[in-house]
Amino acid sequence: MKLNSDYYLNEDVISLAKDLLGKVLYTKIEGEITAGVITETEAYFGIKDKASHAFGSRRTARTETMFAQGGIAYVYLCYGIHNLFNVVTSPKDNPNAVLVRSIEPLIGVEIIEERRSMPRTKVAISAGPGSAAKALGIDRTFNAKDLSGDEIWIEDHQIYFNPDQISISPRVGVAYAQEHALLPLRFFVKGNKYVSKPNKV
DNA sequence: AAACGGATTGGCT
DNA sequence: GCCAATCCGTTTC
Repeated sequence: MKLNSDYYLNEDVISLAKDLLGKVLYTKIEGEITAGVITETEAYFGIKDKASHAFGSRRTARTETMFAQGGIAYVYLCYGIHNLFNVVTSPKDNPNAVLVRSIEPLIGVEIIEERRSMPRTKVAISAGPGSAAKALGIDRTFNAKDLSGDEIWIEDHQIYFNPDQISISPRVGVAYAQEHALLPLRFFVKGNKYVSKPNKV
């Protein structure tokens, strides 16, 4: 069930971003397990991607996580408040990553409701990257954690989608990325409620 | 030691 | 659907 560590070494981050739709993201925090089905992702293709923190091989204390071997978490703070969770992919020194933008709550829904201070009936409980991370209790302490450990991991529950069940659009919030701003690198499950607001197509 | 700016959210109309 | 708060970590001086 848990994804093999080789899974994350695939250098085709775009295929991986699509393939992660339907996979189940788990966290275990102080003995409490919560999980959700990934319903929305974005691909960031490393040093040539103007929207990536690793653009131009930019190595800083923060971006170093992305240069590590695939199969760990990259969690960073956005707008001073939101923790955004990414899956680091590809071999060492190829800083590709997949941003998990939305999940559908699956396990430990009561705990998720408590973390988000809202009932499961509101889709905002786990739609959008900041909300999805918060729903699973992911904060910066998860940065660089191994996805094959027992604190955060991803499982295959045999939920698969055909190409016609996946919608594709430009990435959200990367207008500054010039010619890369409009690339079709955002993927989400067609018709699923748990998808972030912007450009819902 | 200080300025910068953002891979957003949610509240309000 | 639109708009504006937020705010601290990151980077640079």
